[in-house]
Amino acid sequence: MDKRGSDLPTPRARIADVAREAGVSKAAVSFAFNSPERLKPQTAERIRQVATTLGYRPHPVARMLTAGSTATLGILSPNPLAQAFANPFFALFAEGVSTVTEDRGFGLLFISPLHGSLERAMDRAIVDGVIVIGLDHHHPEVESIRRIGIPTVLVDAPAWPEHGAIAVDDTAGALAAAKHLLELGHRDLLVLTMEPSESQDQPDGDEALSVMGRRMKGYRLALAEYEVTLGAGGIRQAPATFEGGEAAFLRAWEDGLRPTGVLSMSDAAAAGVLQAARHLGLSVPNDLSIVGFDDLPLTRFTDPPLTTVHQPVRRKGEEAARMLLRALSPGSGRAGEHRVLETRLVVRSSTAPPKQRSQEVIGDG
Amino acid sequence: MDKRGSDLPTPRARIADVAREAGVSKAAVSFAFNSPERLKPQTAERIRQVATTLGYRPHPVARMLTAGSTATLGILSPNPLAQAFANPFFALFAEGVSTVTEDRGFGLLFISPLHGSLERAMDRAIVDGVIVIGLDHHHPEVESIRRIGIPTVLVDAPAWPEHGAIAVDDTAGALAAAKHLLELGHRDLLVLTMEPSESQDQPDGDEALSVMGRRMKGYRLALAEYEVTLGAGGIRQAPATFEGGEAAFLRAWEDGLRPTGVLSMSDAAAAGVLQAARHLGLSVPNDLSIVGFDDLPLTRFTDPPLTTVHQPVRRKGEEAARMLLRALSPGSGRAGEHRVLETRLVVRSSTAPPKQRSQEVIGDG
DNA sequence: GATCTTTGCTAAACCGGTTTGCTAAACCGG
DNA sequence: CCGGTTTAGCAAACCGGTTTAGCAAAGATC
Repeated sequence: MDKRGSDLPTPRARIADVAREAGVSKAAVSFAFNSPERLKPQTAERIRQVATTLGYRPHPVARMLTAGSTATLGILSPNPLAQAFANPFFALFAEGVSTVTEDRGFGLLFISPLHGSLERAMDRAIVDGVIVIGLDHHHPEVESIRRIGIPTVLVDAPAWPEHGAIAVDDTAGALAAAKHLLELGHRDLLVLTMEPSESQDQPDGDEALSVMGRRMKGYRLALAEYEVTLGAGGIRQAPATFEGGEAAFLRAWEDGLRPTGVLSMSDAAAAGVLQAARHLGLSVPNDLSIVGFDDLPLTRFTDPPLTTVHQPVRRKGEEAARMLLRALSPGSGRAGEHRVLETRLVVRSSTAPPKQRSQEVIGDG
Repeated sequence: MDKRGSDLPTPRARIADVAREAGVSKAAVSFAFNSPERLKPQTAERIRQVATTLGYRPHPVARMLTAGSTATLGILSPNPLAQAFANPFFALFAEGVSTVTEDRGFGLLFISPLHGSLERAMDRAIVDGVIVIGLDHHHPEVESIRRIGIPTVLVDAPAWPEHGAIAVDDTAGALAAAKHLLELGHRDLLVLTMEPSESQDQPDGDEALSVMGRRMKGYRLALAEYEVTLGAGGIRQAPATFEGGEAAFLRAWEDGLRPTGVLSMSDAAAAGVLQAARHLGLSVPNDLSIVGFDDLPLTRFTDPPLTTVHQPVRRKGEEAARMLLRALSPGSGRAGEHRVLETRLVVRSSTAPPKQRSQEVIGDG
């Protein structure tokens, strides 16, 4: 079999083909599409005719090369996309971003590490600007992103002066969540953090710089106010997924912990805890209270509906996109904008005062 | 104020700059990165040195122009992205796709109509191939997509000979769902379809060609077998979102319908019905049985856990991506592959035999 | 009817890289 | 010291468009 040219779909028509076929120059063809007024209407029409016949569509890459702009925004996730999409938070955020990109005629490219390297991924990415989400300051790739030299908006990340940034008041939200449990009378709490902890050893190091750090700070402030301390093992790491939360709580239970309240830094993990509780025969909120974080739509459907900290996820996406587009448009307000959106506690049915603890006894393993 | 050059971030270094600075030709710079063996090691090193100093990164668009490939796959949705992301199904599917694109070093671009035109969006899209999802045959843009002349894999859509396609056995799944309710004894059923109905008037027109058509066929087969008919208004349209399902069921209720069982074509809408039922004080499954479709992760967290038809959504995404990549790689198996994945009923707790109906009476409006 | 302007289109440069063909210098054996 | 092979690097063509500068013919002006 003849290897080449045989089964190639149809060697895409180029502008030169149209020009030849129509008996005009390449420039004329370009004009026919982009500035028809420079051509006799009749000529323009004929050229377009030929173009359609040949199925000609201007090569977008070539066009971009001269245009200098790509009309595409990137969403950069330092985690594999599959992992990112596993947390409904991400889709909700993307929903917000896409609302405005779509409206402005921009495409949306999802960028994640290529063979482990975010830098390499960025080098291949065809975008005018990028929204960075989920990047903690301790991430090794931070610097390379920073130096890419492309307009950037950071979400929930430490602000860099040269880039825009948008975040929510994590600490206030976490504070409200913890206070809520404490006010209800809970004293034995379990905290579920997200992701590979930045802070195995020094949990308080540079709090302000990571989402986890800021939320933990809120929890701690409340605990301090009520003079409550977290027992050993009272802080557990749970990936922000259903499975993550479920597994983390089960493990804590196996380790003998018997908290009456759980503070989860994500709704996804909180939903997992709900599942784990059902598994263990615990009634929520009678035996166990749970507070999540994010206020995802699914919190209204869980059993029971989840008490959680609301943050305007969708709006965060919208604002990030708008901010980035603003930074891209030449004249207008420069980069470096910073915004912090509010959070607030939403009390549903997964929290209640702790039961009179019948006994301190444990251990039926 | 000087208009140009004043506040431009930093005019990105081009290959010519590096060449000049290093005292070599553009070709040498290119070689230093792409085929260093053609240069004296020492020279290559020096060039790379200069490049780093200048912060040079080869312009991805220019590179693509010559390379001829973009290393990017597109996911095409005929609906606005915001709407697509509102159904967790979409994120799950994307999760599957991204697993393989990421592994193969491909980027992922989400394409949706630009100012209402899918064709225009496709014209701007920089991709090697595209996965089309959610496109029903009745969609006006079908033909333009078809003619784009770019490798394509169709998901859940009518198969075109020249393109790959992947689907699931919708009819069998729907059949099993309906049979389940009928076997439990239900006779008053409500069907929730998705999206703007293709078939307001002729619901059976070209069943095989759309997801809705195929699922409806399954429902009908079961109904026919049990000689049950759907009452007037027994088919309701509900967008595949939480709100969509909730609103649709409430409306049906207001219209005086009192089904004992609901067949929903999406889990998202089914979850909404759960919510509506709670609102109306109906106990699920005692007063109302519900069967969804998709088997999304959230079905395990709803109250009660949802009986639904499982389809391998994530795998569908993976297979679609793999199929597309296969069609892209030159030598190997050509386009036109077709696959159908299986579905199966998963019984959880949202279905039970109907209560002895106290009265046939209705209408408390 | 000669000059000026406008109209309609083309040739060539350009965007920023990659790749091919070629040459000059260094190296080699005899 | 000469012809043949390698090595190292350059100039130019190319990818597929857009855009600028400019030319020839037609129309306007007097």
